[in-house]
Amino acid sequence: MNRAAPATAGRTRARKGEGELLHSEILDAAERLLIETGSEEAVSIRRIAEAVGVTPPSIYLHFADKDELLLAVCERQFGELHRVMEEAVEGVDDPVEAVYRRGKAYVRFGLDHPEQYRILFMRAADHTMDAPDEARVRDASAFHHFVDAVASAIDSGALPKGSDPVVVALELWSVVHGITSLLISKPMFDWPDADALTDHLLTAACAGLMATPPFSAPPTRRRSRR
Amino acid sequence: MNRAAPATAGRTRARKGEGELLHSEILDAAERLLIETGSEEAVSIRRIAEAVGVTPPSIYLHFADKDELLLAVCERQFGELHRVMEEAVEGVDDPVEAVYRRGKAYVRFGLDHPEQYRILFMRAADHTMDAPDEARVRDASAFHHFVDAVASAIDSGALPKGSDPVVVALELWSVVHGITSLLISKPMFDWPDADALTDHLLTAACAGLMATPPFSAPPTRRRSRR
DNA sequence: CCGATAAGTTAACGGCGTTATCTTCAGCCT
DNA sequence: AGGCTGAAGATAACGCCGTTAACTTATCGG
Repeated sequence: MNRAAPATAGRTRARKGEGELLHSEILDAAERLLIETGSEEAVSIRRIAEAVGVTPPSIYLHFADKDELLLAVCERQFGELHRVMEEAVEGVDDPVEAVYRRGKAYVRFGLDHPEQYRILFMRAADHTMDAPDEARVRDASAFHHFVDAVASAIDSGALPKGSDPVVVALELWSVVHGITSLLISKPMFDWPDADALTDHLLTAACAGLMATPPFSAPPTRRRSRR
Repeated sequence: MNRAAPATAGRTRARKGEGELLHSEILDAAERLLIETGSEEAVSIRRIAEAVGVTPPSIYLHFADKDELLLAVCERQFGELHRVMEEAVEGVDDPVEAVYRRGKAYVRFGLDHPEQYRILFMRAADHTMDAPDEARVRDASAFHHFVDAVASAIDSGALPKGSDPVVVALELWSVVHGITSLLISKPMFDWPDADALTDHLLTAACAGLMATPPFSAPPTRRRSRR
């Protein structure tokens, strides 16, 4: 509200020491707009610029385009999701309980920040594909933590010994992601309590995996995708 | 390509008998654009109008706005999904096998039509909330079929007797939806074969549900959402 | 002191969804 | 037959969007 006042022309800020300041200010504004409006479309470059107190083209001095900006917001949210999940397992020794807690924290995060969750996990593949590898690494790293947790659970005997932790992690992730995603996008049904539902499903999933021969990819072609 | 030529002004078609013709032509074009470009943003009113050979405002004689148009496309896709699922269980007597087939058909549909799937299941709640009830009814009806299938499986003893078919259906739906959604939006990981994965997960889920006491909502408040 | 560079600015382009207004014709009523 | 009505188009325009080009100015290294 204060900047961009001079009207004469040229600059207002950046006494050269500020450097990357605007960069994070833009991210803040974008994130705030996203949360306040709850809609990705409402987060426009022009609105963000206005919120920061700067003209739209200035944004492009810090981000290549809108996609990169939103991706950067995603990264932040990803960090936050990672944080709440780690926080949820703090001081928890039982590896199975840890997996449960992670799952519930994940679902809760999704329900608390639906729009961010949508951006994180419901975006077109293209957007994440040709983006800088950072995003993928970030994803992979968060996922890796979960794989570790699953591996511990396997070691503890709560999940079948012979199974591939990566596959099991993918499957459990599918389960939590499925609930989260449906709860977010289909509030029309009379969903039971999310936490209890997650608990029940994870319990069932773990029990089911125990009672089922470990997954092995069929001999013919892996990666069928199209 | 042929219409809109007269340049003089006024009309070109609609000799009064054609009535709802343009309506479905628009839907066809929208659907085609969606499939060809594989991106919701690329499907603009103006492009659709051009494809049909008509000016943009004409679209609004048949649809209130772009959302309603896309929703109508969704309805069609929903019908298609419903069709492939029914087709998948044709002649299948074993209720458990029927549930599996439905699940696999669902996942395959999602992978074959990712953009449509995204619109169907990854849209904001708002869009489906204030839309005409049709969409919800349609959703509910497709879901109802699945609930019936689950109920049969419960009757057959493949799923625990005391359990609520609706809850079980929701849970199984979560599972398939989770895989589908992750496979679509996170192709970065080395996913195993989708069909085999679905099979394994559904098997595990059913086995798990059998080995777990049926879900019962906690006594305190149902519908926690936020 | 003087260029170079960084970080803003203004102006503009093309595309979008949408609306207001006008035109033309098919079909009905008399 | 002749005129009215309403449906189904067209044209022109508004305001928003992402993005780019060209300009301006302050800061700093030499």
